Amino acid sequence: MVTIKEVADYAGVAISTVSKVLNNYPNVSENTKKKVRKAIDELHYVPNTIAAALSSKQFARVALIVNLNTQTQAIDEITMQYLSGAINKAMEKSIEVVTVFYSMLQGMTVDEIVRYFQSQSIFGLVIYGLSKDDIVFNDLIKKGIFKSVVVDAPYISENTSSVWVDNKKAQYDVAKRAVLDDNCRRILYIAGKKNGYVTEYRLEGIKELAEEKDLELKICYGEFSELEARKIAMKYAKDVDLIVCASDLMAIGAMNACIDIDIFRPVCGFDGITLMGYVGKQMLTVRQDFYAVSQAAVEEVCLLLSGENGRSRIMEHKLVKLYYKDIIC
Amino acid sequence: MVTIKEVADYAGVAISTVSKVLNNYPNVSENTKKKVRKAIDELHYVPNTIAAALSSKQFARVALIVNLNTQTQAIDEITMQYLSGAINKAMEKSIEVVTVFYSMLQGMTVDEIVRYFQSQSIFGLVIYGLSKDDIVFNDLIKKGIFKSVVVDAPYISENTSSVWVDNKKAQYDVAKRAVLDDNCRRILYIAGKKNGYVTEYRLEGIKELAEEKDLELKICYGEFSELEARKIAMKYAKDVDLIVCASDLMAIGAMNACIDIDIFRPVCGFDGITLMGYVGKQMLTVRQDFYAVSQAAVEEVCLLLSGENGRSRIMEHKLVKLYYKDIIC
DNA sequence: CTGTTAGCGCGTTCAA
DNA sequence: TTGAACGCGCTAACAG
Repeated sequence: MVTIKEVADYAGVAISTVSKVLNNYPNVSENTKKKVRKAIDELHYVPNTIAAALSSKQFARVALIVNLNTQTQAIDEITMQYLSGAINKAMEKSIEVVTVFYSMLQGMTVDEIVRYFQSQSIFGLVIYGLSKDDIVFNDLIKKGIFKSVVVDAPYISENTSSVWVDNKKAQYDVAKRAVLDDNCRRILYIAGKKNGYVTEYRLEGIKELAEEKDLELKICYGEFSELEARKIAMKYAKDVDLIVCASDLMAIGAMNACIDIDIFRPVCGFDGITLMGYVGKQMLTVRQDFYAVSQAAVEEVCLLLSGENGRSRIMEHKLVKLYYKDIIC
Repeated sequence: MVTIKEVADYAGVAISTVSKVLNNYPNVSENTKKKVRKAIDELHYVPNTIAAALSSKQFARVALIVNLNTQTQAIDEITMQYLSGAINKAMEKSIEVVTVFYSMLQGMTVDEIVRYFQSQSIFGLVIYGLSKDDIVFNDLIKKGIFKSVVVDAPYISENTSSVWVDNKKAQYDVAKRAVLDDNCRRILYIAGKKNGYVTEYRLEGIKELAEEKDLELKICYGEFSELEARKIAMKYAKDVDLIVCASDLMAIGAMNACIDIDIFRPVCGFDGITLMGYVGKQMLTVRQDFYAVSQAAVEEVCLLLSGENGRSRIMEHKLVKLYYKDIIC
């Protein structure tokens, strides 16, 4: 690996001069700039990220904290979209990201996590799929040691930003569409995890619709589990005209339950995962753009890290607009 | 962030002494060890990876090079399994991995890729889903600049190792089972990508079976595409007793084709992805353990990097044994 | 067994 | 406008 020193020697200048043209400092004559660039080019010089990091304390990496859903691997698609959005954006911004699974951090205290991250020069966090129950992580975020961006959860402060789709509106819209399509009146709503953030917003959406249209609303918590949703549907499907679920997977479970007990009820999902295309049933769903959300999150964390989040940005939710299409499977 | 110097001062020893106990060097008295550990503990000291890396040129990161299959997101599951296996193993071995998508490297020359990796202190590669067509990467591996481990492709040299499941045997076994189950004689085999490595091995497996049982074998290349497999099945399904596919996705395509043209043929897949559980059809398939394979791959790359691959290891394929179960969906 | 010293590759003053 | 010199936090000889 060719070092900055070799470049300097080759170009006949000092190391610091090379460094300056590398980092676009002012006060370098065009002439020497040219010389240095030529040397860099001919020597195929590539600056050593590690060394640069050590020297200028500017360096910061961000951890992408995701869930590895071992039970319901259908969710892999979402995580994968998140990861690829983030990683690609990171490359574009030339910052470093490391992906971390919640499971890797399980059992650690907040302090231990802090130290673990710091030792890795991780100063920024993008947190996906956080739930209210996750005390350690909620503490971690609140501590403000790291610049964190939380996806789909409401955290805003000097060190924290939040990127989300408008879950309430999305749930409202898709359910409304379903209600109108079939002229339904009694709805079974299978919500997500009891203490999830998105769960709450989506719930608000369906409630608003119910109120507005004067619908009868039965609410159950399906914990985002296909099986749970199935059980719930088994029990209540016959008493309603429409089943609205807070996730596609639950929608599939509910739909299968209906088939089993041999009744037909329109079912409506949420997320728009590819799996929906394979179950051979017609279902309305909200297609989310996880990739774009994740890109926005990384963009946010960059902002936070660069310290450009002056007072002006505080309390200003970063709202990524919802991208969705109705899809019919 | 507390530094090694502070620890040294606090413990009343020299910096190098702290470093020694940190890295488990011999020749440090139990007494001073204790003092140092105490200091480390009380100061919450965490060594700075970056600095350690720069200093000891020992440091090496490994890139996990994966495919982001934008068309067939069902494949995300496989990639995700690969990633999680690798990342978890990496944590266990406390080495650093960075995930890289092929798409990020597209259009780069071998040289550019080399420099890109080197600038990031990446000296090890784990390459997933490589195909023969991928000239740049095949060149990259052959150059031997990086220690690489290739999953499911035959590369063995001083700097390269390969981790794979026995695709031939797996294909043979599952097809044999299918043949016996229904007493079939004429087989349509829908193979994978024409220049894929696994494609070839699986093909060998089915050919061996055909020869052994004196079966009639029609071979087509489905390019691992559901649609392609569907087309092929449309055309040839009626002339055979059994359809064997080199991937689950293709099996689903083939199965759907049969349904469309209203004939029944047993279909047999490969991979054992979760999606198979959602299509509501009975299918035999080989369940692979991508997680374990990936763990083994990282283990291998560690070996290569640590230079313990003396001559003795050359030409010794690392064969991860096949884990599979017949699953009926 | 312990401490001193010299780098690792680079960013960044501060003189010149 | 340039370059010498110092330091980032740590490892690795080498002396003592």
